[in-house]
Formats: sequence, C-alpha cells, structure tokens
Amino acid sequence: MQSQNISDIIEKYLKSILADAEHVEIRRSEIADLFNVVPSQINYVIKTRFTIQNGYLVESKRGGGGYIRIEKVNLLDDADVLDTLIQVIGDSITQRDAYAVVQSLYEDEVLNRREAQLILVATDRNTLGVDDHDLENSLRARIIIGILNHLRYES
Amino acid sequence: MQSQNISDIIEKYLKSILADAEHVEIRRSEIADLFNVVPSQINYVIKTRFTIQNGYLVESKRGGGGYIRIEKVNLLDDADVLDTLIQVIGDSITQRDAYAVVQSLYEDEVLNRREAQLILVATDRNTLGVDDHDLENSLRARIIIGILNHLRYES
DNA sequence: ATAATGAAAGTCAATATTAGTCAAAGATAA
DNA sequence: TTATCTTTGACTAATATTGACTTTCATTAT
Repeated sequence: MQSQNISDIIEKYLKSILADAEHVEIRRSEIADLFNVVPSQINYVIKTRFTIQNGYLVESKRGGGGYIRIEKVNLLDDADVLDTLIQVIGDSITQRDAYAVVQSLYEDEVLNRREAQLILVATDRNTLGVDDHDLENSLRARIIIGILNHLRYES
Repeated sequence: MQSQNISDIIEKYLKSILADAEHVEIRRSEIADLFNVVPSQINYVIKTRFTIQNGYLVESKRGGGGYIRIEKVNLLDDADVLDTLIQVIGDSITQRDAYAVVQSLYEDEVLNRREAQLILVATDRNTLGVDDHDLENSLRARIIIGILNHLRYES
C-alpha cells in the first residue's frame, strides 16, 4: 500500500542491510540495475534520505573499483551532540531536515516520542503558516536551536 | 438527510473503509476518477469532513508515488478543554498570556514539566526573534494552537 | 615517468508525477 | 433573498525520475 515510489523502496533496502551491519558498501551501477533505475537516482536517494541529519555518513570513491559507503553514526558518541546538531542546522532548516534531526534525537533517546512530536508540530509548515519560505526556515531553525540549547541546561 | 451530494458520498466511502482499517491511503486522482469529480474536490472533502476535531489525522506526499493518508485517532477526554483554550487564544497571544496557558495545562497535568518548558522555549520572544510584535504574537498563537490540537488525541 | 584509456561516481537541469491553494461560479438551505 | 455549502479549474508547490555532461581514479600503453 505504501512506498509506491522506487526511491522509498531503495531506501528501505539499504536500511534493511544497515539493520544488521555497521555499514553498507555498494557499487552504484549494481544497485541501479537491481531496481531498474538510472545510476544517478542512487545519488538522489542518498542525498534525500541518508543525510547527516538522518544520522548517516556517506563516503565514496570514483574510478575503477569505485564504491559508495553508507554508515550509520550515533550522535551520542560524538563529544557534543547538541553542538554538532546546532552547527548542522545553522540559521535555516527545511521541514524535511528538521524531521530528520528530531528523529535522530529520538533514536538517540535525547527526546522521548511525545517531546519529538511536540517539536515537529511546533515547527510544522502549516503550524508556522508564513508564506515567506526563508522566514519559515529560519523560524524553524531558531525554534529547534532554542530547544536544543534548553536541553543542555536541564538535568 | 438525503445527503445526495458527491462530497457526502465520498465522505461515506472513505469512512466505510476506515470502519475496518486503521487508516486509508489513497491516490487523489484515483478517487477523483472513481467519483467523477476534479481532484481538488478530494481536498475539499478532507478539509470539511476529516478534521482533527472529528478525530482524523491527515498526511500526504506529492510527487511520484504520492498519496493522501487518513487515520482515525482516539480523541481524549481533554478535547473540549482544549477547544476552549484554542478559542481564547484566537490568532494572537502575548508571551505573558502564553505562560499562563501553559502553566494551567501543567497544573491540570495535561503537560509535564519538561513538555511545558519545551513549549515556553519554542514560543519565547527571543527564540522567535522577529521584530514585528504582531507577527510574534500570531506565530506564538499558531504554535500553541498546533500543539493543543496535537494533544487532543493519543499517538 | 607520462599519456591515454576506461571505469567508476557526481552534478545539474529538464521533465514527469503527484498533491495543495484559492477564488469564482453554481447549488442549496434558511 | 441571502448566507452557506459545493463544485470546478487554473495555477502553484513538492517530490521523483531521467539523462547528458563532468570529474576522479586506476590501469595500461608509450
């Protein structure tokens, strides 16, 4: 019923491998062949679904023996998660990236489910309801960063 | 009582599916074709008949493989209290009044301390950081109302 | 060594495929 | 009649797909 588009299916495939392994290493053209899409669609999937906001690191190499390697990283392992995230957010963030950030915080148990939902609602496009996109994205960044900064001062 | 208009019929159709399933996931154009109406009429039906006040959550995605998904949720007992608050807030609220609203929700145990703090941070004048006071107050109203609407149901 | 070749992956913009918005026109009810 | 609800469609926005062109790297030939 769901995931009718190929990108979602490829995403699930890669994540199913990552569920059992530390990382995935693919040959772009092989995955493209496997799902009958053009190679550059793999880049699209990675760019939209395996960002650092989502908690993934991607590295690759071109030329003979080239590869794309995707690794799931745990933000809590970093010296300071919140600082890292705040840097990544900067002064503007899209709803999609915000979702990824909040999801990562939930997975790392910085936020519980209810808190994560609250933040997503507060920063939802429709909630903010401003027509200027730049303003919307900067408000979202301010709200999330405000909350992240608050989290570091409470027990 | 006869309710012979198409919007009512589409409403009944969707609700009959929801009687047996947790949620419905449709392709807008398919339903529009099925009932011989323009696609945007589906939006009209959803907007007028599947509101959160009636206990429905709606989410959608555009682009290839896009969909509209309607989910029936359980409304909580607090729902009418929330209605009252939403009315009181209207389309603008000062930081001081917002504090009072959040405080009372905390006292009524609708929110715990951490959640209350989150909301106050998200709607704080410095967090929002807009110069225009009217805009600030209306953003604050939208955020709090968005959250109150979210608190209506069990997720 | 250096140059040429081929085998990868990357970029980007055009196109395709959905859903959303809004306001005008039409229909119905009060 | 008038107010509200419904229907329609033109326009907008978001997301996905595709392919031509570019860049990088390893290997082979000179």
